[in-house]
Amino acid sequence: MTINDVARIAGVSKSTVSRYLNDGYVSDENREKIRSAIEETGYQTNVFARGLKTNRSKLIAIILPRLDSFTSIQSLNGMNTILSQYGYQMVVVPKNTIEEDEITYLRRITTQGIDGIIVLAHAITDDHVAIADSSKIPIIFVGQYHPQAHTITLEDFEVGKQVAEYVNTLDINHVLYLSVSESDQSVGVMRKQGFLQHLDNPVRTLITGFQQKDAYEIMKRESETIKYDIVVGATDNIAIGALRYLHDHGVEVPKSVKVVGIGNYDLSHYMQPTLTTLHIDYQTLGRNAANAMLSLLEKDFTYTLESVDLELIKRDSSQ
Amino acid sequence: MTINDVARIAGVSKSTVSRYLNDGYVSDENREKIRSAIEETGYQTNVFARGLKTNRSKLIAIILPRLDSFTSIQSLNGMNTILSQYGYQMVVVPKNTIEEDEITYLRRITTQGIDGIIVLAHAITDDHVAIADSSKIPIIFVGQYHPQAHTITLEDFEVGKQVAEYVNTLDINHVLYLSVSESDQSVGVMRKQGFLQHLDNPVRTLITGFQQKDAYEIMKRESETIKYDIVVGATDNIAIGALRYLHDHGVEVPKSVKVVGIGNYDLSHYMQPTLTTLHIDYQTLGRNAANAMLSLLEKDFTYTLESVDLELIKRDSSQ
DNA sequence: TTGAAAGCGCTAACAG
DNA sequence: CTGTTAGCGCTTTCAA
Repeated sequence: MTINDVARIAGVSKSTVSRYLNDGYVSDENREKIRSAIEETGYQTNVFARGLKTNRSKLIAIILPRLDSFTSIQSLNGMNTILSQYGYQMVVVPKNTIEEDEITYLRRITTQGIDGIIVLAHAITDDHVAIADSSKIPIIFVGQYHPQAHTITLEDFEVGKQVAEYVNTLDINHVLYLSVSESDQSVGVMRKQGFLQHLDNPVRTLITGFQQKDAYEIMKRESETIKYDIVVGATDNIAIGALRYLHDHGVEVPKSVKVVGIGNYDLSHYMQPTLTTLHIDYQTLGRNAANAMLSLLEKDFTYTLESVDLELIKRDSSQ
Repeated sequence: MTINDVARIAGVSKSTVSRYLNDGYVSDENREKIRSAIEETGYQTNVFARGLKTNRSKLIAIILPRLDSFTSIQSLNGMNTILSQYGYQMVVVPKNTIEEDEITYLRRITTQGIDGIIVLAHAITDDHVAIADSSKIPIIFVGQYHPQAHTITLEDFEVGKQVAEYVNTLDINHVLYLSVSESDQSVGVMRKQGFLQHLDNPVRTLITGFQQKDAYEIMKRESETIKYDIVVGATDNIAIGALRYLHDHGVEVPKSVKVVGIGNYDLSHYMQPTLTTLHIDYQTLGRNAANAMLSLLEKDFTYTLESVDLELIKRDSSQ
C-alpha cells in the first residue's frame, strides 16, 4: 500500500494525498475521499521514503550512562511522557554498551536518521560542545550546565543549600560531606558549594564515586581519622554506601551518627534505618529536556521550563 | 556527502561503492580507493535511502509495561548487550505511555521502519498472535509461552519447584502463597503449579497484583482469617508488600512468620529483614530474546538458548 | 568485475 | 485548491 494506491482509490493525485497527510490545503470533498481511501487500505506512510525527503524520523536518541540507574530511568520516564505525545519515540542507548569512544559515537549518530539527541551527562567536554555545534540535529545535555550548549539542569546550588539548611536545624557538631569529582560541575561543584556555603557547622569533604561501593570504600579508608556526627552524601547512593559502612561497623544510626542523602531514590525508604533525603523530581527534569528538544524540532512549539520540585523527606536516619 | 561524492573521489561508479558497502565483489584496487575516499569524506550511508530499498533500519522496538520495573530493565540490559554488538539499537516503548490500544499500536509500528519487535508481556492474546502472524517483521514475546508465537520464557514451573523445595526444608506448617491472576500463564499458572505440586505442607493461595500495594492490600483484607507461618510471594514485589504489612502489624519476621520472594530484585537485600528469594537472571532472559530476534533477522546467525540461572538466596526473612 | 539505469515511496516546487 | 514533475540517496538488476 503506497500513497499511489490511496490516490488512485480516492481519485486524486498523490500530491493531494501527501498534502492531506501534511499541511492541509485540500478541499473538503477530496479530504473525505482520501480519508476513506486511507481507512479502506490501511495505508501507513513509509518512513524511509518520507525521511529521504524530509530527513525526519520522529526518533530521539537518549544517551545515558547505564540502564540500572534510578535517576536516569526517572528522567527517561519524564521525557517519554512528553515525546510520545508528539509522536516521537526514544532510541535508548546505554553508554556502557557502546564500544567506540563516546564522541565518535555521537558524531556518528548525528547522521543516522535521528531527529535529536539527549545526553544524560556527568560532564561536558570541549569535544561534546564541538559536536553539538557542528551537528545538523540538536543535541541537549541534561544534568550539566555549559554556556555554549543546550543544557537542562537542576538547580544544584539550591539543592545543596536546602540540605545545608536542614542540617543546620539538627543537633550535630561535625559534618562529613561525601562529594564527587569536580569534573562533574553540577554535583561535584555547584551542589557542594550550595551546601558548604550555607552550612553553619565545621565540615570535612571527601571525594568519592557515584556507586554505593565507592562511598563504602572511602568511609573504610578515611572515616576513622575524621571526627563527625553526621554524614551527608551528595547523592542517595553515596549516603547509602556510608550507611552500610556504619551499619557494618556497629555505628548506631541515627543515635551516634546521622545520615542524609540527596535525590530520594526508591531504595532510600527501604533502608534500615530509612534514609532522610532531599527529594528531587527527576521526571520533571526529563520533561524539561523533552520540551526543550521539541521546541527545537517543532515550529510554534512553546513551553515553559517547569521548576523541579525539591522537598526534604525526613526519615529515621537523621532523627 | 553522498555515495556519489565517494564514487567521484574514488573514480568509480556509485554501484561499485554500494557493492563495497554491502556484499563485496570489488577489485582490491578499487576497494582501497573507495576505502580511502570514505575515510577522507567521512561518508556515512543515509539510512533513509538505504531503507527505502532494503526496508531495514537496524532498529528493534522493545515494548515493556513500565520503565520503573526491575525485571524489565534487567531484561532490557541483557538485550542491549547482544543487539548493540550487531549494530542494532533499541526503540524503547513503555506501554503506560501508549495512548492507543496495544494491539492497534503493535499493528501500526509493524510498518514503521522497524526491523523487529520484542514484547515483554504478561499475557498473549489471540489478537497478539494474529498480529505476529500477519506482520512482515518478526515479533517475539518474552515471559509468556504460546505455541503459535515466537516466545522466550523462563522455566516457571522449575522456578516454583525450587522455591517449594526450599520451603520444604524449613520448620513451618502452614504456607500462604500469594500468586497473580491466571491470565498470566507463566507466573499465574506455571510458577504456581511448580510450587504447589512440590510443596509438602498445606497451603492457601491468594491472588493479587504485581505491585507491592496490591499484596499489602490482600494481606490486610484476607490474612487475618488464615493460618500461616510463612508467606511466599510469586515475585519479590509481592513478598515485599507482605513483609511491609507484617511489619506494620507488629508481626515478627522471621520469628513468627517467614517470608520468601521470587526474583531477587535489587530492593530485596535492602529490606529489613533482608528478603530470602530465588535469584532469576533476567539479563539472560533478555539476551535470549535478543539472540532469537537476531536469528530471525540475520542470515547465518546461530545461537544456543542460554539457560537462565536460578539460585536460592537465603537471607534473614526466612532464618 | 564494473557501470548505466531503473526505481524504492515520498515531498515540494511549480504551473495551472 | 490540484496535478505534474523532479528529485531525495541508495540498491539492484542487467549488459558489458
